[in-house]
Amino acid sequence: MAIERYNARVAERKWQDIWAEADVFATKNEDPRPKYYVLEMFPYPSGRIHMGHVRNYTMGDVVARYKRARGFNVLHPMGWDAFGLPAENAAIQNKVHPAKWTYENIATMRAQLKSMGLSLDWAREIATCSPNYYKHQQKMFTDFFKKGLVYRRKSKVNWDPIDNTVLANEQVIDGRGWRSGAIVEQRELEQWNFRITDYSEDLLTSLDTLDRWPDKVRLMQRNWIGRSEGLRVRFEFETPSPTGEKTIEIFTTRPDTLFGASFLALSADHPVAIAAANGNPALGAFREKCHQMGTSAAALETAEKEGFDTGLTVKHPFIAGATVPVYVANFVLMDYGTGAIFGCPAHDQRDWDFATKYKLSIIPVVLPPDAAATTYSLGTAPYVDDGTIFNSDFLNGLTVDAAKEAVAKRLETTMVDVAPQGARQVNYRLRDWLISRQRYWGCPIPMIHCDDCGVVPVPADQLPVLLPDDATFDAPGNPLARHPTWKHVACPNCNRPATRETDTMDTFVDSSWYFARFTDPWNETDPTTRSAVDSWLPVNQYIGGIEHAILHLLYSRFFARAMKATGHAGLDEPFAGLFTQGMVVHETYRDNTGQWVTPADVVIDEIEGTRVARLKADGTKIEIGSIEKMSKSKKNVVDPDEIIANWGADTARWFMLSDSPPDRDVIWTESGVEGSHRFVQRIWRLVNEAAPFISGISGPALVETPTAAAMTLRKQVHKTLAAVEDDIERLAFNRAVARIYELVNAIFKILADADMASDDSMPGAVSEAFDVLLQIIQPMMPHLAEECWSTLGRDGVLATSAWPLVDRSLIVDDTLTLPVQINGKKRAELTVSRQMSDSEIQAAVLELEVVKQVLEGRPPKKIIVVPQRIINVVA
RNA sequence: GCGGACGUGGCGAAAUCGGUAGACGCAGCAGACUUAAAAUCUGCCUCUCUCUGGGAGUACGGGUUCGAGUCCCGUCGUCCGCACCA
Repeated sequence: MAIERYNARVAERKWQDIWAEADVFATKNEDPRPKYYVLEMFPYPSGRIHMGHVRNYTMGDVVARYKRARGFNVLHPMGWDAFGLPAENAAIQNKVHPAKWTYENIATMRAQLKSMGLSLDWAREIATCSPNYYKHQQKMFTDFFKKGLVYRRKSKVNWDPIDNTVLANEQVIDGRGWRSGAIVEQRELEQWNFRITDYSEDLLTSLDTLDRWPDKVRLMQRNWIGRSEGLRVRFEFETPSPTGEKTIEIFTTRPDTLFGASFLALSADHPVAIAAANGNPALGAFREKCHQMGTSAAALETAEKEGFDTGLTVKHPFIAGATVPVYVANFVLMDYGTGAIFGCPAHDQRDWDFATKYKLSIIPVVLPPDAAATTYSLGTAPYVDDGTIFNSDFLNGLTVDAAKEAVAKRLETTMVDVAPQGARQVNYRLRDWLISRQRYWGCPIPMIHCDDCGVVPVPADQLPVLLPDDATFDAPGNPLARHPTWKHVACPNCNRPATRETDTMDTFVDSSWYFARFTDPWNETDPTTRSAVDSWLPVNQYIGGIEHAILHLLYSRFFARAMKATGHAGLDEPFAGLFTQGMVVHETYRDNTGQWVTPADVVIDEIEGTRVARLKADGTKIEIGSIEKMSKSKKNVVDPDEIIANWGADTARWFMLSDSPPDRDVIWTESGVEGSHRFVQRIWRLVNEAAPFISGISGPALVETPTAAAMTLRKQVHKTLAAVEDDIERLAFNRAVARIYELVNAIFKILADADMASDDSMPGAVSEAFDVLLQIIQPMMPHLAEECWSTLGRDGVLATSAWPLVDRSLIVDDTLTLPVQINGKKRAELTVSRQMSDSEIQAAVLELEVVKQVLEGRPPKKIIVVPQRIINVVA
């Protein structure tokens, strides 16, 4: 009787309905079992899910289903990162309200995710654009404000003078606004900031505790925070000071090279530079030039180092009578250190470039280890490595480190104008987090500007500050700022007319605490419920893209600390385990006019070993290009909906887990999908073939003396089970997949070879094999597993059934086949019993024909027996 | 420029500790079944030689070791992050 092919479309819908009806993935906070929180980075509702989502959410779902089977109370929620610019762009282009656009996208994408059969607790779904979510965010903002974690400050922004709007760095292309094409200006605006730098040191040192994070991500964060230890040094003016201050303070990490100082360089925004420009039009013009310089990476890279001699001079701290000229330089940043540096051209590339250009002296003070002080001279480059200090008075002979210490000690105790001349300082590259956005579709910053009371937070009982529904998007600028009535409000303090803050928050704020909200999204009065948030967090396993390695993860770590400081949560680190998955990539195709062609329109043949692509429609030859990240611009995208409709969700899920290690990119190929689908059908066929023999049996139902064939199968089943457990625990899904293929191949062989009717130990063993197989594929291909489970007449749904137990006695073998090497090359194999001693094994090895031949009667120099592994005879 | 990761068949890869290199999948080749195709099944599938056997082989060149894909040094290449942070 022919077995009908597995109909994924029908079966998947059926099981999704059954799970939904029984509400099997709902999670209760009161459940007493041990908790496990698995979370994938929530999506931006762009319109449709893409293959990257399929991969990300498949991985998370495998973990969730596996942990559930292992007896954990699993929290596996989903939500929407729903504020952001694309919704506003859609409003401008298509005249559709951002809310309507966003919620329609959410509806589409929710249905797509449901078609994947993910084991999500949809009751906890949140959208960050919902007032139910952002009112809590506003509450926390005001709490942060009261704790001093929020402040306002003038900051430089990219300003588009045509659209009258602030642009994100990504919206500035070649120095011009992406929409208007206007040359972007740097403007100073009052902007809201989170004081993330309060936690610089903690965010840095706590990275060491995150041992279940990829080293790569931790390193990236470490570099981003950028701690450096140095010395602030005050140089006394020799010329009159333009500001009245008696000194200029610089920051350096190389105080050991002070004797090589040949200039000071100030930022264009340094107070001394500003003051000196008064009455010095040329310097004023130079400052102006510095301001016009773009902030983009490209602009910085090409910009040449330039300076302007202010004519001012300062005294060298150690060399009596020596003076140092003061420049303003375009490469010195005002917001790092003190906005001023000293230059030692002999030992720093940048200072070297500057000194060469302006013909300043270059005095070497660090001697390389193998150089002689009397003959040493620099070549055409600075010497930046370690060495011994010379040309430096009291530092001569010291190492670089010792000299740093000596300089610090001396300057700390030298008084200049009632303060020490030097002070040790730790600096961080990390800046405070600027969250102001002059946008409509974001969380309104809940502050009110009152002429009399200043900036006042909106009282808790007046939250949320709702976005107005009737904003207009047909003019440039911030819709909130130009709304006729929205911003006008009474001051909460004095009740006089005041105005609302019209900035909204960076959408990274929304995603910095959503994982906490999931723990009790039903709390109407507070952002979090302490009992829930403290027991669920930290997230046991967080899974997402490497592109969030720095910002999202760092901001979330900051938020956890800020929420702790304001009593909204009780822990520092939000994510105990982090996994960054690779991208989904695909070949690219182009027609003879150079236009990109989408994979769905292409057929591939192999002609004499060469792959040839043709247009499906008319057979036109298509050029096969490089493999790249799926992107709309290159059209190398595959639509998850089509894949699921054609092959089923299980096939797509299985493919995503196969072959490539999850942290690497996976190449999506049509033939690979076909292979995955073949496997789905193969399991279905096997189950149906075996069903008549085993459907009544539950468990191994062993006879007293099972046959060798039955025992071999049972051993393989339990070895596979143990290996798959291990693989899933370490998210090595590709290895688990390979083990499962092996098991299915073995079952296939047994069904073909064994005589089920006459070997009465076989039905039990085969039955057990299928039970285990279906349980271990359940996290990966849940619908197929359920359908097979029910075909075999098993009780209940697999989604809620317990993981099978490994029988440890079955995973150790009584006999082992060990490779035998002679002088490190494999020459034979030797089958020994597990109990055999080393000396017995050695004796057996010497009896082997090949070994005798090589030794020719002589005794071996050595025999190395590595237990359970290998034998090496050294002849 | 600085920092980091990686380099294994035609392709994706596997090889927890230094112990049989290439499991598993994809592609390909040959065959069976079929009127035929699809599906399915069987076998082959690193290179090479004087082929019932041997030799070489994990980017390249050295080293440590009884034994190296794995450890160390150097070279080349690819990818990623940061990029005037003093």
